[in-house]
Amino acid sequence: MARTKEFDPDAALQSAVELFWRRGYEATSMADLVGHLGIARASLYATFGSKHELYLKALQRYSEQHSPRIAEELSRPGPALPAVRGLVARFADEAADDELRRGCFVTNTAVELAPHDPAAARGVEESWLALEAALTAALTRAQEQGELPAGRDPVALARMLLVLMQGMRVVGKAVPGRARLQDAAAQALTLLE
Amino acid sequence: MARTKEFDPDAALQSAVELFWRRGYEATSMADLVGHLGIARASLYATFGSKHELYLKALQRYSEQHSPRIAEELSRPGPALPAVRGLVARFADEAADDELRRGCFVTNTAVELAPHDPAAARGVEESWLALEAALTAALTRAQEQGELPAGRDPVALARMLLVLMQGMRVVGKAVPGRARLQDAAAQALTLLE
DNA sequence: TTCATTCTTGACCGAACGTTCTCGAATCCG
DNA sequence: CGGATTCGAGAACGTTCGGTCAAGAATGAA
Repeated sequence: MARTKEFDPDAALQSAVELFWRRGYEATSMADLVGHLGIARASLYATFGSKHELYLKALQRYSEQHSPRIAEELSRPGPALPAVRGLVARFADEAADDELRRGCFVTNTAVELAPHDPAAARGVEESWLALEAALTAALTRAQEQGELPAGRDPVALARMLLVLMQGMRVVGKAVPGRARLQDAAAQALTLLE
Repeated sequence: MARTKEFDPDAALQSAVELFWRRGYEATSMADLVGHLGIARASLYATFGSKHELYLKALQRYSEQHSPRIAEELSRPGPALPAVRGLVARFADEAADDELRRGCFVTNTAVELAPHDPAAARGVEESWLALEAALTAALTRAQEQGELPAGRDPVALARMLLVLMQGMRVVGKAVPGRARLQDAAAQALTLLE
């Protein structure tokens, strides 16, 4: 057999996530990646294929790290509405506190790549479908448990929260300051009363 | 004196808006611009300075074309609430119908350039402040005219609508389909009842 | 120990990048 | 007309881009 890898592909992919997340696709060069990942150029290509493939794998990794956490948070037994409110509030906080100005990797991909990159668009839609489904399920459960009035539409509410959360990431990335995002979150959450 | 310009700088800038709007900053090359604007490379530099300056001028031009229209729509005499509702509904429609997948030039700039480009960030914040102010004024007027209950907070509602509108542009750009955006807009608008 | 295999390293590739320059032709003012 | 100026077209600038290749070091199976 042959020689074993000296670097950890998982750790390298994680570094790629951080770089692409912070700078986006076009503005990140392979030279940047080689420097930041600490592995040789050829090893990078041998392990991940191309810049585009590496980006898609980084996006997938990001989703795998964040989506389950959100789904778990929203499906925990007990009252469902506080979980939804907490999630939205946390999004507003994270978006406002975003010192590295990274925003959300998925949102960034939606703006920069999705319109002309079918594979990237698929990754974005997957993330959004998962988030929408988790929110819908939680809101439906809240309704069944009497936390949310019967007249409300869980699907429509989930969609409105999904769209709002994308906006929060965009606004927080471009302009510092928490007042705007906290007002926005607070107003949206009055729809859940 | 010298020879007069043979091309129309205004029309050239408009072409630059369309190209940058559709493809973003990094993904648009000077060669693309030269081809699309129909003017010589040297003339482009003589007239607009650099790629970065051209982008900033294109962003400014975009804002000058869109902001006044929105402000006018929201400040028209008569009932104020229908104007707000109409604006949000129009945003949802435009975002969902975005066949060129351009999104909003300001939103795109917020994601791609604002985090590391102070001049671009200033342009984004200007647009958002103008939109937020116009929405706040309209909602305040609606309250004075008895269209909106007295307890509501016009500033917070305006911020929530601003953030939601950014999200709509992002979602519409990445994923076709109107159901999600129309649900989102409809839910948000119930806050204005 | 030998040998096939796969790793790392770093030089290297052609193409594309943003920008500047040269050029002759065209235009205006005096 | 003459001299100044700007035009279009394109060559050329040095740099950086994404991607490849050749050579040697390191490894595990026999």
